[in-house]
Amino acid sequence: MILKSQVEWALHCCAILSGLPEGRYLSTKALAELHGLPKEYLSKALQSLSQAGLVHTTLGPSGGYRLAKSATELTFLDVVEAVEGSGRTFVCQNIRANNPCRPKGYCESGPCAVARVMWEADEAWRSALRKVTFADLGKTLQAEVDPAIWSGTFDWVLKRAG
Amino acid sequence: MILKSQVEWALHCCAILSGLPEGRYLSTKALAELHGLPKEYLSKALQSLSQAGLVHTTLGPSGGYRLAKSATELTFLDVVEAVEGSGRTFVCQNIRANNPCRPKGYCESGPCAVARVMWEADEAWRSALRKVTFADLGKTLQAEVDPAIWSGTFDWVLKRAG
DNA sequence: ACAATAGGGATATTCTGTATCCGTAATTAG
DNA sequence: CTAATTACGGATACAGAATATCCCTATTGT
Repeated sequence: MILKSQVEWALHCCAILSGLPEGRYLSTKALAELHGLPKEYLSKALQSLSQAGLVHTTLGPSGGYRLAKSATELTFLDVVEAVEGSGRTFVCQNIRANNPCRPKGYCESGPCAVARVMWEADEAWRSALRKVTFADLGKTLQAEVDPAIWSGTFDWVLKRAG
Repeated sequence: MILKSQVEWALHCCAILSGLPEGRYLSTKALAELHGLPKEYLSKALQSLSQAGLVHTTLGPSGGYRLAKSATELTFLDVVEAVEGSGRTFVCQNIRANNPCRPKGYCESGPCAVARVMWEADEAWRSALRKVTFADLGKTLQAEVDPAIWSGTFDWVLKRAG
């Protein structure tokens, strides 16, 4: 069970977008170059963000993406679920119903106890992702990324942002 | 990102094995019939448990599986990791290193901040699974499963346990 | 008018999960 | 001793998902 690489891409892209000045947009092309990713395929990940309403887009030259809400409101969970889907990682096939000792047509009272444990763990995972915003990430990055690279990247991005 | 169905199978099988009297073994065939699963493929999941040292096996007629340790010591995480692997669900491709603004051969100080957040969530998931043992599950099941089915299943299993 | 953009559809490729089959070694029941 | 039963591992086949590319369309800024 491994998350798609698109999740990583989308997270890094949102990290960049969260640093954009108000009202500016950054294109797929720029984001792909900055991260060394295949432009066409990265585009699919960004479209997922768009469909989830996490980013706003404009067409034409100088078009691209910006965050649809403040970085303080955008969480890791938002992005992960936009790309990976919001379904549970554990799917209960209800195999207890195959027990030959059960009367036919017997109706289960509630969800399987095994599934409930797995779903609680799932919720713990989601809860951890929900606690971290891109404002938090921005602070962390600013504190630990080499200042020369940080400002160099910022300039690079601004030069390409419409 | 969905867990293999083998995880569900292995969990249910361990639930049954945890109810076996000391020293008795239950075969793949019995476990497959009880859960309505393909015997040959379920066998692969059980082999994973065996390789991880979670269960003990014997060959020959009346052979099969039993837990290698007490149900109070066997956790959900043990079983999930035995089947699914113990690797992280988020793999960091370190795409920050592709940043064209970085000097060539620049060496990163530590793990990527994005990855760290994802790994913390991963650990929250594992931590939740580590907290639940098969003794816990047994209590829950005994409390909520229809008593007639419960004892019927117990008899069914004992009749086939070597 | 032209160029650049997001978006979506179609397609190909690779990898993983699912499933089955068979051979081997070990062990027990008769 | 013989035959049946078991775990185990390897080989293979199949389906679906992830990865990746290509092309067409509509929109928008210069």
